[in-house]
Amino acid sequence: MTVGVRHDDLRRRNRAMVIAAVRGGGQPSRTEIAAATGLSNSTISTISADLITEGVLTVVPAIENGILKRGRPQVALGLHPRAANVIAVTLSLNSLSAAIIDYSGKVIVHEFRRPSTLTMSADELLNALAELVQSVILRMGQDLAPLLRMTLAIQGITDSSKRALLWSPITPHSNIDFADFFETRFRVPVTVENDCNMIAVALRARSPERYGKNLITVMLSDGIGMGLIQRGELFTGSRSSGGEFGHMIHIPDGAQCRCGRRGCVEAYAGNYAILRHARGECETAQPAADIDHLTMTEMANAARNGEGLERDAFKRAGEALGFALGSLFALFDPAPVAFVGLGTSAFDLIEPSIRNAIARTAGGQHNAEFDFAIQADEAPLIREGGAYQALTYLDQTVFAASPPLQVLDLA
Amino acid sequence: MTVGVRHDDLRRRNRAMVIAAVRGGGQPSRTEIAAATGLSNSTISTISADLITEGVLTVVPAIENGILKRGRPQVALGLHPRAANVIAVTLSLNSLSAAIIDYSGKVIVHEFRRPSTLTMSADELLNALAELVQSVILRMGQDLAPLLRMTLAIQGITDSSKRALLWSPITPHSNIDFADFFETRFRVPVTVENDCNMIAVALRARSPERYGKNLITVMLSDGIGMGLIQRGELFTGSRSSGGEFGHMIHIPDGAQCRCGRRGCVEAYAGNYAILRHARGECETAQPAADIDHLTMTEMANAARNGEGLERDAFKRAGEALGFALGSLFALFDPAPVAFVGLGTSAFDLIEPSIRNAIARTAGGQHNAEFDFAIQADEAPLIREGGAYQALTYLDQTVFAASPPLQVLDLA
DNA sequence: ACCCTTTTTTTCGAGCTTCGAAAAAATGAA
DNA sequence: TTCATTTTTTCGAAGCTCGAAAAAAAGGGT
Repeated sequence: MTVGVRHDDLRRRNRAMVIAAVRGGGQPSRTEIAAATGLSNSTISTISADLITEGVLTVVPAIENGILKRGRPQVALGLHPRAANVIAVTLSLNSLSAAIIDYSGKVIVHEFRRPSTLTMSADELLNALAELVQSVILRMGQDLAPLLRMTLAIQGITDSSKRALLWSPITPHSNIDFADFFETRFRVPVTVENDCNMIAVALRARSPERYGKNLITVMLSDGIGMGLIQRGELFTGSRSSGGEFGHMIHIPDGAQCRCGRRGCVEAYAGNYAILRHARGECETAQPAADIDHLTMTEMANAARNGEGLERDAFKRAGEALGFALGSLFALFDPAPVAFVGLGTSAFDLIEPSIRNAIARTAGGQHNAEFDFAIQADEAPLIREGGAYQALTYLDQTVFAASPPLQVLDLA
Repeated sequence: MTVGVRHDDLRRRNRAMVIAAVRGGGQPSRTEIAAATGLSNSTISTISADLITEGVLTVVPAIENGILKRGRPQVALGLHPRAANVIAVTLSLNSLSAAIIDYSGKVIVHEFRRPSTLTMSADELLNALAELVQSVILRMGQDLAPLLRMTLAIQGITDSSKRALLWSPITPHSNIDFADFFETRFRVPVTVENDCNMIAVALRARSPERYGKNLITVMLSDGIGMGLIQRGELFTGSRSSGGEFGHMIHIPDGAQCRCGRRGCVEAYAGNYAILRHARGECETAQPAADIDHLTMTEMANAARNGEGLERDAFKRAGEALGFALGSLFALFDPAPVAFVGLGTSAFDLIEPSIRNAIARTAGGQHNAEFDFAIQADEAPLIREGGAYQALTYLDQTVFAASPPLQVLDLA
């Protein structure tokens, strides 16, 4: 049972809507916010006056807009950059990064390291991250904005409370409670997010008109990750981060997957699977670990130049992705798909068989052409999505809540 | 952008919450409603007084409850049966039924027909339904409650606006705009719902503690249907009724499916697929239509008594269901599954291979034992779900809205 | 310069709504 | 019959949003 709407919730919700309208971009005027939210001008006026007083929003100085209309000019409102800072940490194979982002979304400090994540102990990994975070915090210096939230975007499966990493291909260790560690260390609320989910969040924020309602992001790499936006909401499983697209079954009892099971999509479309087939190895052969990008590039070039096993390997990868997407579309209805990750450098090789496979499924029946997008460099998207997740959380909770009345200091 | 919460929305939402608390069952007192909704006693008192005056709720006479406590006794509130009637129509292969249900959910009139739906024209089908509906309306007679809503629960795919049937196995005709037809004929708002979705709605209403958050219903019949409840909400696709579980791909380019494609789950687990394999036919053989239950029962008995092709056919059906459920679980996380329909009479034959297949998938990794339930007779569930859908729609829209002030007649 | 027009923003009182406290109601226990 | 207990209603206070009117801030025209 949802809880009833109390009177003070009303204000909180409407404040949240105003903040969301401003974060939505375009530095809207009060009138535009009123139109976007459906609230009256007078309400928006009251709320925005409060938010400006509290330092959440700020009046943006009039830019040199060529269009000079008659009448009182609109006053553009923006997010106050000093309202808060958040820290977005990303953790991928042999790559750590941390960035401090202000309330308006601008990156203030950004650093990264390239340690060998696979060979580190869990403690070493935690300490390396802590050192990196410490470093960016120091470089942030005496920024007057308080650090209010932190997200860790990780390639792997998180628990549903978004506090721990359950499993990840970047480290042999499992069940690492990152949130606990960082919260005690840095005294900041932390959530652990799946990297593909953050990419989906970032793409939705970038192109709400295209991806605002539905979006599937598919990460092509050693493993196959997925992020899913349905009806405007990030879809996560009820017990974990969900969306384990790479481990949907493509061929029952088929090729050996890294996860120990057989026939997963990843066992056909992951880098190691493509390599294994191209080299003519048995499909039950143990997957190779950590394939460098050069090998994949060479294989892609070989596939482009000849008819051999290489070309077939990419074709099979596309089929696995296509049939799985087709099954997904049968459940969710077709949605735009954004492919991300280094694996997209060979997208020309797999796209035809993806489309061909989808067309042979129920989900692909009605659409001649699907909306595919390519984004090779996923790192900025992951950071952006992590920051956005942290910032909108602040919007909806911390800043949407009316602050307690300030006691006037009359001394 | 969601629309802002206006002041009058507040009342509407809280009225909806009170009605929902009462429909939730248990004939709660005002105090219990306050506890369930989180609203104050005084608010509940005001709202429930209004709703009683309007004839939406009613005071339930004290039942002989043995527990006599000290203090003023609680007054139980219930839904006023005469607040409205709804009509729940169900449409399955060779079977039409219509029932009039009062606002409290009690069936008042119920009739059914057994025409041959496959050989009827679309007009004949519409007219047969109209005659049936007319008949129950006549039998309802001068019931003082107004008929405010109608649902058609149909085996098949509906459009996302829930007005038309896009495709169904029970009729060769497609794109039938049922809602339009019935709305002009009977002057009642109509929605067209998928039968499996209605089963899910009914089971959730019956066992909220078990199925309130997540539930998958799988209909075993000629085709394989699915209804999905995720986070308490009925899941439907964004363009259609969605959840075309039966047409997820089990084996790429595999057995011939009724839908014209190949390798769908249904092409292994549907009745025709089981029969085809048991008879040793080629799996690309054209599916047989409309297999009677006796044939399936005989085949199930043959499978129970021998090791032949029959047993293998059921085993393969279970594998298709299990792998597909495993893929589903990889996306959604494991959820309780309720199998419904006549096909469940052979559930003892397919269950082991379902469990075995799930255990070989990513979704089945963490759960040794899944929560399976069996419900052979789906017809009452479909009716119940359809009625519930109509009634809760009325709750949330018609009755939650504050009525215009009555002008007092002082003549 | 000056006034008019146009558009945006703020102000102000009215009307709802919810809430807490107190009162009223209804019953069992003594 | 009176007291204790629990539920329900009543009533005033406080908060929120809204519409209308006023104020503010520009350009346009003479």
